[in-house]
Amino acid sequence: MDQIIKKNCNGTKDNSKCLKCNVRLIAFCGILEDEDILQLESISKDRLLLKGEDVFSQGDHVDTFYNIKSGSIKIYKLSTDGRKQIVGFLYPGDFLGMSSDQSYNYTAEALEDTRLCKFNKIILENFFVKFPVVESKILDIVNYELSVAQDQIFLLGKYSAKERLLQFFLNISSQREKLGWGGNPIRLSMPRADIANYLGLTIETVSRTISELKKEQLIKMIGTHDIFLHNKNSIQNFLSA
Amino acid sequence: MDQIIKKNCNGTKDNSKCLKCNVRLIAFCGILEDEDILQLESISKDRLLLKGEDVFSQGDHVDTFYNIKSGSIKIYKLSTDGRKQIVGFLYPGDFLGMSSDQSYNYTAEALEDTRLCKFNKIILENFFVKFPVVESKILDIVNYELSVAQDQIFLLGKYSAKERLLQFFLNISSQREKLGWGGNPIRLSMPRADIANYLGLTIETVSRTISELKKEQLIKMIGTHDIFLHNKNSIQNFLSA
DNA sequence: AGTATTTTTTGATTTATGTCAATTCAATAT
DNA sequence: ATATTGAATTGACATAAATCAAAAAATACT
Repeated sequence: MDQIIKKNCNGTKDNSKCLKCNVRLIAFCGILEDEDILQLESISKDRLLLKGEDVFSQGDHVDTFYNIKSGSIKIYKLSTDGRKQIVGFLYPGDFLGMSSDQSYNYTAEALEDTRLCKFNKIILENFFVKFPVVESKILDIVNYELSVAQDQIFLLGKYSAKERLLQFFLNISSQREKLGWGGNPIRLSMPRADIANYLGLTIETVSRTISELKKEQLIKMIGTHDIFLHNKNSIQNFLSA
Repeated sequence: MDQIIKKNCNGTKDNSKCLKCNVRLIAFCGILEDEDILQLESISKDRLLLKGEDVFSQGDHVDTFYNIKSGSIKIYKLSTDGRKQIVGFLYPGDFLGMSSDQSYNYTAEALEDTRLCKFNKIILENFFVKFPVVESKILDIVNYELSVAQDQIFLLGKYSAKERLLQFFLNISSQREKLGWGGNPIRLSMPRADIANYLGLTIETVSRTISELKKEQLIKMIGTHDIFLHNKNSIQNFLSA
């Protein structure tokens, strides 16, 4: 077991990727001290995905877990009759690939060129035995993802088109702040079709609603994919009105 | 630590609640062997809730986890402006109360008289240290809840009123089968208002849609709260059409 | 750069579901 | 058993968002 972990542990304080990784503090690995993260590094590999490539597909056998280092990913489910529903967007620091099942229950696709850190499922689960704090951290993360999913259920069940868009923009904004990037303006790394799908709307409604928000001076578009939120407080107030 | 766990461990193979508990096999505690579950029993207490009572409220400090022994519970979120969205119904064997946060992020209310098994958060977390398999089991459960929530996002984003109701009925049916009860007919332990809220519809639409399903001979009502599903396969086919 | 192709926006119309209102039914208490 | 209350159903109408269609803008290709 220790041998497996240390097998290709060539990380020293100098050439370690993990020690200088810029998502470490917001990712699950941030729970580990410098000495311990070198052991985690020895069981991780890098993977680069080009825009549009799948990390894994719904139904594939679960053998790998991932952490996003840069880029962004959409995760979606397909029904037997071919309908598609995007259930989330993931950003640097996010963990993906866990399932209560033997197979992934959604497809994960890169929205732009994306760098991942990957772990063999069995090996990472063995790592949990040595570092139980990592499993606890992941339990925390999955609980957080559950609360995010429940917020999305609220949005789909109770919010109007305008509210859905504004909430979506605020979510991206706080995501960016968590990463230490500016929370304003925000960048939409996905096309309108993906925004519409995620929010339970059509492309046309998304486009029309964005136009209204521009007229009402709540937002300003910079090109088609960057948005300046004129007054985050008034947007927040609108959502709780 | 061992002392805390064993303090009030009066369980023997004869008077143990856990050993003869009828939800043990489908609950998180089912992962433990007979000898070990007696230690879990010593840190658990019972709680009886009457219909309409809250287990806990959104915003309360998280200090207790629960397992449902009998009855049923709805969990819902409130927005600052008072809108309410039911995000799930829970049944015997289900675990509730975990949060990635310091406070519960939903309110849990009994739909009928309900018996719970309760655990102090800190004490159960200490128990995880001695029995890591329990924490792994709970991680599994939370991952399952996440996939259920994602299925609900799909339903709200892509299903018509009729599809939502049929899917809801099938879900209750398989829930009952998991408990070893009959999967048909099913019992709706919640009023129409709760069904409507959960499915992102109004009471009137739920009522009208149920009437249509009756006309189409897909279901038969037995009173107002029990439903016989005439042909589960054809319902399943309708949903994938 | 200029053309082709995809993405986004805007317009006209339809529709599924919501809203408002009244009735019927079921549960509980007197 | 009957009255009372709340829950569920049904009906008439309104509306937010979908659909169908076309134009404009952005992106990719030669």
